[in-house]
Amino acid sequence: MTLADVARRADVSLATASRALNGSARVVRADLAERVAAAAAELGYVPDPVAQSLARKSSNLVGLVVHDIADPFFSSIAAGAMRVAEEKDLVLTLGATGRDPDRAIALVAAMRLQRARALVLVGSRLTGDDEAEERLAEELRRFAADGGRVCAVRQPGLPGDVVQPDNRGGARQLATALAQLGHRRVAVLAGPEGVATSQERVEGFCEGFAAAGVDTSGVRLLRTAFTRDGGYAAAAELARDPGDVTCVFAVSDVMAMGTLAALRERGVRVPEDVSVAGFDDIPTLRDAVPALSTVRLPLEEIGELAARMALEETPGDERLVVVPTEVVLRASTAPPRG
Amino acid sequence: MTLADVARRADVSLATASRALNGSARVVRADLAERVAAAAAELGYVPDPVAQSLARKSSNLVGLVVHDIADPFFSSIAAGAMRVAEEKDLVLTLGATGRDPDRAIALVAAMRLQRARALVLVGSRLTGDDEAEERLAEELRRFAADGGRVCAVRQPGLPGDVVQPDNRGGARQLATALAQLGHRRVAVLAGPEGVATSQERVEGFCEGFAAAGVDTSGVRLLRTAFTRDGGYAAAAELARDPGDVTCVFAVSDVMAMGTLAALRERGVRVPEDVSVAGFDDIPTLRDAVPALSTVRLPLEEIGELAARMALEETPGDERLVVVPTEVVLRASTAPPRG
DNA sequence: ACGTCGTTGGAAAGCGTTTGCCCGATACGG
DNA sequence: CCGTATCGGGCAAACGCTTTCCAACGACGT
Repeated sequence: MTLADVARRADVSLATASRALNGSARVVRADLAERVAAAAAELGYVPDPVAQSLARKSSNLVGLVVHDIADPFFSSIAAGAMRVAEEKDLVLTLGATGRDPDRAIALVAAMRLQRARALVLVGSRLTGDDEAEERLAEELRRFAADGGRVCAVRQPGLPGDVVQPDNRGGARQLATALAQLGHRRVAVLAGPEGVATSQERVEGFCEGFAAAGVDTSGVRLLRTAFTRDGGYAAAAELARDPGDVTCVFAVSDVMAMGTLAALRERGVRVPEDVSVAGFDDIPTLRDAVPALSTVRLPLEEIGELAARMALEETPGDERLVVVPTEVVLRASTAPPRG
Repeated sequence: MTLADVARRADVSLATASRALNGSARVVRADLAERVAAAAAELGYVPDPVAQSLARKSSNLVGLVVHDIADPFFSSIAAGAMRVAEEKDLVLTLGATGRDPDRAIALVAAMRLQRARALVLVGSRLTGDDEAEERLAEELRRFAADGGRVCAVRQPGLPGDVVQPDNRGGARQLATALAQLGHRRVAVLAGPEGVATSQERVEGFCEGFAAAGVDTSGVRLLRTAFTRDGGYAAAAELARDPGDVTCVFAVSDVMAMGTLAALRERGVRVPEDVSVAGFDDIPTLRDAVPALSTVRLPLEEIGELAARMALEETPGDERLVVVPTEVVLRASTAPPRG
């Protein structure tokens, strides 16, 4: 079952057997190659990936680093990435950071030691922590120096390719659509200050309002956790003092779910009393009631694209692909009453 | 950065350095051990996991095989498994079968070649395909023969430990609760014939009804795909000819979501016109409207438990842990009307 | 004082590949 | 007909670690 067995059986040297089987630069005479192939087939030879990893300096692993795999946002992306890994006969390794930059760095380091061939890094950067960001960049450079390729699904700024969901643009379009419906005073439920994705969506939203000629003093910003419970809490607080808000924009679908729950519990009707919109268009949440207006992000495709970019033998420099978004208005939004 | 550097610096042999650093059976004199530790620290030495894998015949990888990582059922379990992998400084590799037994076999084989230390296999078996099941068992035996440990989250019958959600018991309890509410005629939306998990839940449900003294001829079985769309389609069909059904039991939460959607579109009110119950208690779906009555499965804990069992140095034979379930009645169920 | 045994360091043989290098053979130009 | 490329096979040296085996040494019993 080792290459030596195959070589012996085909009556060639180890070197020839190796070259015949993995088609190196060196050409092997046809008859020998055939003998080797036959021997390998008869013996049911399968190369040992660990030994190969050691000898070449690269493995058949591709790393995927996410914040939280139980979050449908990340698991959808993971599903896309996994498809291409399997298609290319690579093994996907998964790491979860729990939004801790240090964990991310440790995971990248681990992947480098495993000689992973490529790395897909998913998840918003924390803008506050420039020092950690620099350490992460440093670790990624090390990874790249060892021959690994990197693609991040997040904001640009790190070494490697980037797939960037058009958070800003999507939020801008959403704001436009909402303004068109007649909304002027909206509460934006954002994540914590440092979460770049949240920040972009907030800014895009304001831009969209401004572009639509709406006074952005009408947007009321509430910061909370970037989770379902965060959305719930913020909405609960908002309900206590709603002011003249006619619409709530939660910067992610999971937050929007919390928002809907909180409003429902308090007897606030959506969309009659207030409209609600989210962001991401998580597939699992498509059956929410009322159906959530949101900005669609093709998550699986994003994962697929990122994996492909990370695995592509790139000739030149770092690429940036902005993934377009699409606003989908469903039942959770309506013109403000009155 | 190699062990040789450390050995040289500590002025000991390679063997001693290795023994000092990973505490083998052989004892290293204290002063030497200290010198090695110091040298390693000064040099920032980190062992090469690939070389270690080759030399020992076991790696720091632990494999996780699921049907579909985008499905919250599996991603929740994955999250639990990942926690313990990280806790033990192991790298988790992820594979998706897409419910194809051959893919599962191929993934196990791949994990064996990677010398994965343990394997967690999640997902219902296909009862129809005994031949594929036997091939999978064979592959698992090979895996175990190479020193890998296996824990399956599924029906018993495969080599290795088993964590088995109490599908039958949970469904039985659910049936009891539903019967107590007054339901006598219920439609059970099941997965395809061969899916064991679905089958168990169906059978448990019938048992529960019988135990409650309800005539099980009152349960109407509809087979469909084990997905959200399957639940939707089956519910649509049911709505066309509802008979005197007062309650629908969809054998999984995602199917129940499809069911709710189909009923809603047709103006059937839940729970006023008909009650709906699911199974799993997927966290992401907790905000469904109406809140779904279901059978709670502690998914993350299951993943954690399975990973722990797979990683434990087991003294004896194969263990079977049945994970208890708990029925939670929420807003989607009510007594049948009049 | 001598044999025996337990302890511990070190040399070296793996683990299963890939690949640099040498060398013979064949082809080709002069 | 000889010299020089060119092609392609094989030997052996990596890759970075673990572990077996041997030898040295001190302790201990008699």
